[in-house]
Amino acid sequence: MNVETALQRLKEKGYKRTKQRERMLKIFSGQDQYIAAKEILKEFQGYFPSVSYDTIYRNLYMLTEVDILESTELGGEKHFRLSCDTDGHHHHFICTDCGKTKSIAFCPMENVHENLKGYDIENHKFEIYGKCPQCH
Amino acid sequence: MNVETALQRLKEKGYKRTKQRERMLKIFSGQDQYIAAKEILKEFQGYFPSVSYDTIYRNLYMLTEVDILESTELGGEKHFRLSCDTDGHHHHFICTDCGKTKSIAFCPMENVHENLKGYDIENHKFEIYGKCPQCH
DNA sequence: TCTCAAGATAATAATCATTACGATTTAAAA
DNA sequence: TTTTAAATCGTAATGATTATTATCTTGAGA
Repeated sequence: MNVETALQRLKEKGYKRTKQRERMLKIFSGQDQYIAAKEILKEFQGYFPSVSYDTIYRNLYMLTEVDILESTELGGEKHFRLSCDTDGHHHHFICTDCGKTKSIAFCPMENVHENLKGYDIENHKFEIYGKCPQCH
Repeated sequence: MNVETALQRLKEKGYKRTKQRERMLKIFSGQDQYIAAKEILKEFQGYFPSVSYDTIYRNLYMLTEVDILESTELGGEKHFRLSCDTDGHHHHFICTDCGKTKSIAFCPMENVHENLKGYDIENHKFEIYGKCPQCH
């Protein structure tokens, strides 16, 4: 997803367009990797020296809520990346060195439904961790 | 895995048999669900009122290290359960209500290797979340 | 059985990510 | 421009986890 689309979606949902949100989206754009709240803080230093974590977390969660970002838990920290919802449902290989991701088209859920009759499936997580070719 | 097997493995690895470790294993035994450190603390209150988190975390990690426990991250907290290594490699459905788990024999990794040539795969996570038949 | 050193535990404090909240500022609608 | 709800800032609190150090326990050998 690009910044323009994201800003438009924000407007549709009734959220205000703030410098912080624009900057946050710029940080995410073009990066196919998950980043954590503290990295946003670091990037913000030059622009909003007095930004608070409250602003960062509130916006990260809000942006996730409206499907502009997607999130996962890596090493005990929540990480975020721009949603790649245009590509349809998919999963990621995540490099444990540089954090870059690669899409995996395959979703294992179709293979397990028959084993889970009577279970109410709400969500699932399929992630592969390792070293990407550049870090390997 | 049962308590006896676990205690034997502990001994083989050169770890001492302590009341706390026995109690910890008893807590885990017979429960096919993931539990967090604080729940161990709660269970310990009656036996070791002055137990510290240090003891709990050190042992949880040590027991995981020697493959007596297996761990996962749920909602920002590390959770542990007795290893079911006798059943071979598998994944879990995890009830978001009661925490109980159900084994899923299927592993999606065989389906994705061809898409990850040049990548060094270290690990993977496949978990399904929802409500089990009892909680549904 | 008794001794003792390595290993464990307890008590406490520190760290780190995350969340909360009153005061102040700002975006954008009227 | 004025208004006002929303957003941000500054700061503090919370909760999980890790670190430190002093004290105690286990288990192997005398």
